[in-house]
Amino acid sequence: MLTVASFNVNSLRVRMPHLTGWLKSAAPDVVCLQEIKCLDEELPRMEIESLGYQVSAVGMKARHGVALLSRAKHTVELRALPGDDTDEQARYLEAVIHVPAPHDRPVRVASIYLPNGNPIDDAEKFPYKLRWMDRLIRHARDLLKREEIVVLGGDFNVCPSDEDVFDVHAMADDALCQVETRQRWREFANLGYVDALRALYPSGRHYTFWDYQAMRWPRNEGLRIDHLMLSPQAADLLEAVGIDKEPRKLDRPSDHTPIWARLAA
DNA sequence: ATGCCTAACACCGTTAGA
Repeated sequence: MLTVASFNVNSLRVRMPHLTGWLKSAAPDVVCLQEIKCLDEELPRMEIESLGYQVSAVGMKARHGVALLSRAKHTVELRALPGDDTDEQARYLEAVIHVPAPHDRPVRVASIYLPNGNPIDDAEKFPYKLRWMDRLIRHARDLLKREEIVVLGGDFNVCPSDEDVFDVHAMADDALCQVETRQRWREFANLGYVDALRALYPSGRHYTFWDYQAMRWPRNEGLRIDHLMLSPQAADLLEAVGIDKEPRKLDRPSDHTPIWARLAA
């Protein structure tokens, strides 16, 4: 049994109390973090390791940044999404988790922070998001050839369908909901990746993000943008999935909350 | 139509987030 989770912490240093409390209570085996917003050398490494996790990160100053935590040892395989050597934003980290015997099949996990892309009429931002998604599709296709247990987890900044949005009208011009964004999302999923949440909850409103503004959290006006995407070999093992709202209820929370999936690995 | 709220950086406001 292996629980893999993803949590956009919106600053790791600010959110360490939330993260450590949640690691103790939820006890995930593997965690993908996004928006750590710090350099690698600024990671609170000892504090995380003292809770029993190996930690790797691709950080940058002040913005973006992703990390991977695992109870079992892991080996970092990629520190950037292939396909554009000029892209310097810290948004991708891929590792192989060495799950111990008797479940000794390797588990490949990537922590993904897909570009937001707003505003959509900006000369750079939305095109950058779409190019990044095209690179993700190519790499995800290559990964499938390995026929491994793969979990691509993260803040994908995509609302796959209208049911993943609290107010379609309010989000009509948002990069997370555009036709071009959703078309690429389906192209990615249709390669053979299973959206873990929708595999077990095909309908219904299951948000992972609530804006700090406009009373979105108390009104439950959110978005489903954090996803765990499973290769066929991972999807075959899917036992349970959930969105843990507890960290969002705390003081000074992230605007996201963790999503997790349990695999019979 | 805009700001709402939060974090980081560096300034006491601006940029970015989604």
